[in-house]
Amino acid sequence: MENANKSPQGISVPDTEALYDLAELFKVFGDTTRIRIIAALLNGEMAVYTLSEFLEMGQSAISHQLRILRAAGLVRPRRDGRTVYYSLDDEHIELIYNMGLAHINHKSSQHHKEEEE
Amino acid sequence: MENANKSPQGISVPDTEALYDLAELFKVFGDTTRIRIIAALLNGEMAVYTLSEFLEMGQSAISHQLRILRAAGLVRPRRDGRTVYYSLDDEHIELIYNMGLAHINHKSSQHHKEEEE
DNA sequence: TCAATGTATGAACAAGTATTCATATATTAA
DNA sequence: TTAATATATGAATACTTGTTCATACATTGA
Repeated sequence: MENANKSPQGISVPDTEALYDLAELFKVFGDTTRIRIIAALLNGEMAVYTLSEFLEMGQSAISHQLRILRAAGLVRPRRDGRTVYYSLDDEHIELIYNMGLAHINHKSSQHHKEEEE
Repeated sequence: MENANKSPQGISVPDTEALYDLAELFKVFGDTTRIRIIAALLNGEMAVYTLSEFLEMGQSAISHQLRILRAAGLVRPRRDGRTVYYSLDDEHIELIYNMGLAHINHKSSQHHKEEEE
C-alpha cells in the first residue's frame, strides 16, 4: 500500500493525513440531505430549485449543501441562463454509494435472519 | 432497484428511510478516530488498550468510539479474560474503505495534473 | 475477599454543523 | 435601467457530537 506506515507492532495503516482526508470524504456522504442530493443526481443533472422541490426543502438549505458537495469535488455546476444545473463529478461516487447500499441491505437481511432463529 | 420511488418527474431514488440509514452508515466512517480504528483493525483484531496506545488517545475515547462502531455492526468484541479484542465484523467495510481511498488518490492526482497545466 | 487491571459508561463541556432568515449576486426580459 | 427570477451566502440559532473526567463494571490473581 502506498504512503503506509508500519508501527513497531507491525500494524500497517495509511498515514494519518490520508485517513483524515478519508474521514472528510465520508463526512460529506454522512448527511441525509447530501446523500439524497447524490441519489437524485444519479438520475442526471438537476437544477437547484428542482432539487429543493424534489427534496421538499428550502432553496437556501440545498444551496448550502451543494456548496459542501462542490468543495468536496463531488458535484459540478453548469450554468444556463439564470439556472444552475448540478451533476455528479466523479465516477467513484456511484461505487461508494452502491457499496453502502449493499451493506445496508446485507445488514437488514442479516437482521431478519437473526430474528427468525 | 429495490424499494425505489419514482417521482412524477421520473426521478428514481431509494426510499428516504433507506437513504437515512445510508447517511448513518457513512456518518460512522466520517470521523477521524473511527476511520483510524477501522484502518488499524484491517490488520486483524486488537485490544482496546493497544488501540488507544497505537492511536495515542485516551482509553475512554476509544471505548466510546468502539461503542458507536459496535452499534453500527462494523466491529465485534471478543473477550479473553480482562481483555476485549475488537475485529471488523463485515466484509463490506474494507470495500467501502478502499473505494474511499481510491477516490482520495484519484482526486489528489487530478489536482496535481491541474496544477501542472 | 481484596487489590489490581482492562474496559465501559454517564455527565459536562467545547466544538462543529444544518437549517432558516434576510439579503446579495447574477442573469434575463421588458 | 428596472423588475423579475434563480442561486449564493453571511449571521444566528438549535442541535449534534467527540473528548475528558470520574467512576462503575468485569475479570483475574493473591
